[in-house]
Amino acid sequence: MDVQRLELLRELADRGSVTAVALATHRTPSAVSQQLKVLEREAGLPLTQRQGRGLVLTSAGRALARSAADVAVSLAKATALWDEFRNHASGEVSLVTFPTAGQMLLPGVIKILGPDLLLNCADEDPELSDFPAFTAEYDIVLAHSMSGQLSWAGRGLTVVPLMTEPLDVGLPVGHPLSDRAWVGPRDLIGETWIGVTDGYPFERILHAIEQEAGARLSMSQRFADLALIESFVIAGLGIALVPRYTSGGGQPGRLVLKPLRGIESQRQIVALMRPDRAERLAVRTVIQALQSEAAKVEQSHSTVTAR
Amino acid sequence: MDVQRLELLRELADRGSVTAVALATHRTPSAVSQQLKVLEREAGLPLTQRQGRGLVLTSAGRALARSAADVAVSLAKATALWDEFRNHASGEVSLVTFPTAGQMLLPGVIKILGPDLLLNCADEDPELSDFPAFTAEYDIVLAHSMSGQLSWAGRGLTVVPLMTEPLDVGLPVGHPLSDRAWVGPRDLIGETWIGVTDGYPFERILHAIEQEAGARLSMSQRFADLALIESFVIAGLGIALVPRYTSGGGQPGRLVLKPLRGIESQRQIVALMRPDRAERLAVRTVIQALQSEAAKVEQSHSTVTAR
DNA sequence: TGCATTGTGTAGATTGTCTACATGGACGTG
DNA sequence: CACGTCCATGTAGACAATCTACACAATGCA
Repeated sequence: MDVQRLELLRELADRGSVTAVALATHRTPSAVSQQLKVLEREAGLPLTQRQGRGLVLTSAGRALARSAADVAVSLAKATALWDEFRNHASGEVSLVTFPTAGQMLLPGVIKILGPDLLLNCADEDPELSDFPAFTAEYDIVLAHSMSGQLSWAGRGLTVVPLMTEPLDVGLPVGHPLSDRAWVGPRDLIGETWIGVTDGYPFERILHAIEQEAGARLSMSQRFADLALIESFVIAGLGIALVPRYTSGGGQPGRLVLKPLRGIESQRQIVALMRPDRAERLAVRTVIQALQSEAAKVEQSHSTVTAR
Repeated sequence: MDVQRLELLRELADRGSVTAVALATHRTPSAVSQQLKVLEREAGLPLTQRQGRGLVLTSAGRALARSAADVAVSLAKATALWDEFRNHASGEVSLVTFPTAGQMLLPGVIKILGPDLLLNCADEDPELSDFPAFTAEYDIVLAHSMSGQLSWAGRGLTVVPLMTEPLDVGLPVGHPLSDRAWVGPRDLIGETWIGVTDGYPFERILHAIEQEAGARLSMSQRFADLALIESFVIAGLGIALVPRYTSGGGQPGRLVLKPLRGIESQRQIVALMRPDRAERLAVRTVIQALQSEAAKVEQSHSTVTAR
């Protein structure tokens, strides 16, 4: 019945513990517990269940939480509407990004938005690409996935595609392959590779190369940080798969990029949001800025390669 | 921001005055006024405007009220969901009907529903067919309209069609036309008519008859109550247009019905609801009962005429 | 000019929600 | 196996929000 309480249930579904909900909503755990108790009494059936020292939702609880999300969406639409009437996007917007996307998009976005809209950015290196979990904490989550791989569909999150970035093969200057216009899977066998940490999405493409070429790649190192990988490549210690638009930032001209043919080699960069937050006017404004900046980046590179 | 306040604004849009809202929500007008004031302060722009001694919404106010309706709908969906979990349609349902529909459908509906679901019925003779106004007061409004005439579309109301009832020409026993299988517009010229009160929907069909036959009908009396009209017809004082399924209730066999050909002569019987109320499980249950009872009535008459 | 009606202020009561603190169970560890 | 930690949940009181009761101003109607 009461929206505040429903919202609390929804937060519990998202965050998994009463204390986390309390922390997120600036309340004491006791207050949260009491409100959930009231909700349960009103509902007339158990919504939560103790499990160990924690608390999990019953199936009824999950169902209610899901419809609570719908309520939150329509409520956010209402406040967005009146923000539009005032021409004033209220509140601040928080955003997490993985490093390369931030480096590529955020400076331009901040310039587009101007000083009126406060955008709080953070970067986070998602070890196991658990991007969706961040949507509880941040309004917008910049995430990347391989094309066709919808790893975060069906969780009830809003997904806005921003751009697709090709993944090229990065070579040191003077490498035997560096005078080629492009390279294929078979060209890459026998090379020493600088790989990414296990579980990173690039790995799928490396596997695809092995599959296509019918041989294993020799992986000398595994790093998570892209700048580190590049410095190894530049130093001649191996070659690596690198995103086209964000490579060679530190030492321009010392890293050679070659398109990879014969394999779908690109990543999707998307914005992930909880649906209610996606309705906020301020959030929508930031998303629009992200989209136009992404288009700008894609365009500027396509004209470069067209030369 | 606050749902309660939004709901108040929505009620104001529906009912048009603070006192009416106060009455409907079991509050004092002062409380309503204060809450609206708070909402306006939060919104940052005027939502209402004085007009005479009353209050009207500004365009911003209307827009907010409309999105408040969406919030109410999703909230109603949530409570309906948990009603389904408990298998218990909560609350009572109120219903208004015009007399003939009530006589035709309600006894059967009450039987279908059984004693668990409280259905509060009332009848109301809608002088100028202002059915939509009743949706503020009642959960379900049974209304009728001529076919094709969507007099209550676009007001944001939920409309559920229940049945279409043919309108026949009612004759006294022994009338010259009473041995015909059907009658056409031209047969009806020169007869004395018992008409309906001005503004009633049947009137359109009488006009259509005049148009088709190219002559005016002589209208000796004008009544609102159908039973009264019928008694006049039976007494041989004239003929009249009467709904097929609900005629001759009082004096069976003394009223002869003839289908009217050459003119679309039927009325739609529909249920009107505010969209949020339409979501309630209890309301949906009643609607289903109405639909099945309406189908039953239609079916039983079609087999009779097939004999 | 009364008189009813409409919306709105003010003061105080009432209700509901939150915090602070204490309790009890579940888990891991020395 | 006792110990500390973590988590959810009770209890009592503080606090905030909302409502009622009443008074008042403005408008429209007889």
